[in-house]
Amino acid sequence: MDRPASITIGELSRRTGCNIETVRYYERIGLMPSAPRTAGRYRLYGDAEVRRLAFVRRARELGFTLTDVRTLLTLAPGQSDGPCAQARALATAHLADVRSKIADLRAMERVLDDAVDQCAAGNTPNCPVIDTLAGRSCRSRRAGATRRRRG
Amino acid sequence: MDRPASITIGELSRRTGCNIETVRYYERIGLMPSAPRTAGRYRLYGDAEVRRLAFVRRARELGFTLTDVRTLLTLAPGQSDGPCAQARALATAHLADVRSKIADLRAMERVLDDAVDQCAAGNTPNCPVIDTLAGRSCRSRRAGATRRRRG
DNA sequence: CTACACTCTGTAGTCGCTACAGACTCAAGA
DNA sequence: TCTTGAGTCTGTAGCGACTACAGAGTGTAG
Repeated sequence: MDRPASITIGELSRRTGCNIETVRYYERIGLMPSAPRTAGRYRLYGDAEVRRLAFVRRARELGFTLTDVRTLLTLAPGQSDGPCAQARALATAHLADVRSKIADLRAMERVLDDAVDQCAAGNTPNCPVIDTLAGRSCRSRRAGATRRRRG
Repeated sequence: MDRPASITIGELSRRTGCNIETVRYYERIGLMPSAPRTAGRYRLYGDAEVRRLAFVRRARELGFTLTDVRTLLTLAPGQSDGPCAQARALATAHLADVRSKIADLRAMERVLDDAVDQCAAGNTPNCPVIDTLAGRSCRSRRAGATRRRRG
């Protein structure tokens, strides 16, 4: 099905959106196989490598670590029950991680938004942003605070 | 107001929640001043340093980069209008960054959640998690999809 | 034959810590 | 006074996931 390897690293990069330095990096750390070379030592790739790299890239876009990606790659070919359960476990753990990061960022967002709002209002003697960082912020915004909701 | 420097690095660490190695790191990169030493070369700190480090730590908890923190530190003492505007600008830019990260993570969350859900349902021939990564996922979940909402 | 884009290797830098190793210091108890 | 044990010192290397060169070689179209 696959034609012989004939895709240069630049073309591979274009097709997957993964930059050239990164492809070489992935080869160095063993995430991509060492590609066969031309007489002039240029790497050549086939469709299988394009698919593999695209897989890696999508996994990275979803935030999986390279360690996870390595595991996911071994689970990809066989589609029996064991691998599926393992893939699900990895994805579930990662999902929990993503959610925890979201929660952290939302907490930051709230504090920053409050500080910026108060700062913009300009009716405080000191800078509310600085005060927040200095730990002397009046963070009691609950009482009578009108929640702006836009978007 | 401040008593003479008499706080060890361990005590400073305890008071700020910032670990010792990190304090030394901050000194090395010039974020904290080089502390005066005892005869035996132990660092000694005063209340001002405790406050400064606490400031740094809170800024870091809010996700500011060390470069931002450096700037924020210069804005802290004076509380005139200029610095306040600058602090607000920094905080606003950072807030945008935080929001963009949240959006990215939410996109990841959606895709992962879908894949894990389908995988758990177990009525697909192939593993939905792997299929998602391989780019052959049936991501048309909008039609007739019931949005679970918990929490 | 030349010009120019492409690719090669190897190394070092990024960010914000964290983790040692191996030596030294300090305060309290025997 | 001596010892013990906790604390601290410096310096360097490692983490993850790339990214950015320098300086050399290669491939190809005009």
